[in-house]
Amino acid sequence: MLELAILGFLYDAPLHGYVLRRHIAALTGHVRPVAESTLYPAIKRLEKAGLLARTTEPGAVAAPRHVLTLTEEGRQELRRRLADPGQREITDENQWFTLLAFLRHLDDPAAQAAVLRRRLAFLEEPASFFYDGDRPLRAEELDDPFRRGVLTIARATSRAELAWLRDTLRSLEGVGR
Amino acid sequence: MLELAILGFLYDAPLHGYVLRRHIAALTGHVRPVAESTLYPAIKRLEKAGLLARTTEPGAVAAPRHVLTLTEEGRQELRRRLADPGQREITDENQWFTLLAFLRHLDDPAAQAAVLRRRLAFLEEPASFFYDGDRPLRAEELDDPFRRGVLTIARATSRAELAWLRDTLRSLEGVGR
DNA sequence: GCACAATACCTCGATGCCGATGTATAGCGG
DNA sequence: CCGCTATACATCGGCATCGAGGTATTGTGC
Repeated sequence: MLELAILGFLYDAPLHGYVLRRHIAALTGHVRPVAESTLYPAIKRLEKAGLLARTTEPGAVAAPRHVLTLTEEGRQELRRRLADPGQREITDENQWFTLLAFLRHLDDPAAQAAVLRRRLAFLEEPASFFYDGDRPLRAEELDDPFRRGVLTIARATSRAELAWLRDTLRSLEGVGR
Repeated sequence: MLELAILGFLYDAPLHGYVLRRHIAALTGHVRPVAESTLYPAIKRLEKAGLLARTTEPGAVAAPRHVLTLTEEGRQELRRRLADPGQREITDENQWFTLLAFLRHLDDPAAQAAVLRRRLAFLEEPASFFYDGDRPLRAEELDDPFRRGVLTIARATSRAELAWLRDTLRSLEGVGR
């Protein structure tokens, strides 16, 4: 998820670590902050893997900056990760949102639609958080107001997302003709 | 989050690892599956910390079962974690839902309300996923249909949760008088 | 003139999680 | 009677993440 965000932001323009950090904080920081000590090693990993290159520049106000640029392999890798995400990226809303934030970088509408369809399939399978044996429980069947809240909120999210997915899929398919 | 779920499920009744695993899979597994190799060490951690005790029983159909029971410290610890959650448990929907699933175990309505109010405060602070400098961007201002989706879905979730929070807080306060 | 915040990057140890793999038993279909 | 699945628990190496701490410079408030 973090690596996806790094690749995604750098796809648009070279950035140095500190700015990248602020971009990532804006994207996911309110929900799941990323520590500095996670970001810098992640950058190193991607550099070591040949996905990005760094050039040192004198710092504008402080220490010298390391400007990070995606290599061609890095650009390919982002497109690969967007087109063929792991199941966790599909099911976990946090990761899914990160993926959505960069899905436009996949320039084939059919490939974008394929990814959205995977999320659609996931949302369409019946699943609850609470069960009576194997039977998923509905909000109305729960006494516990907090568990009822979980289901109420999840249902609202699901409804909104399904509507958006179907809408967006329609317009993506419209592009292909 | 995993430890919270273990404590939460065992608070109601002693369970052995395998059943606990299925409970956890039902609760969060569709979004974020928990590996066996994560669960068993987690149980050991909690046992070592004196939060739960195990007694061996002959297996119903297979290997002997380890029935897990919360100790008094374990019960206290759950209540402590519910009453005073970390910021991540408040902000990350996955963790928040896990917390909500067991919040009823906190039997003081005022303490429950205090936790809900923390989530309320978090949801009320203006935050977006995308910014123009420091200004949060609204869905309507985005060209990218995928980013627009993120904001649309997040807004729907937020709306539903705010309504539920205010409702539930009202009825929790009603109890106190 | 001095503390402090912001910029800018880094290391280190601890820890939690994962995938792969192992061990054993019971039941079922072919 | 053989393989498969489900039950039931466990270990191990690898790795991502975190918090704490470190280094250095520039601008701001008092």
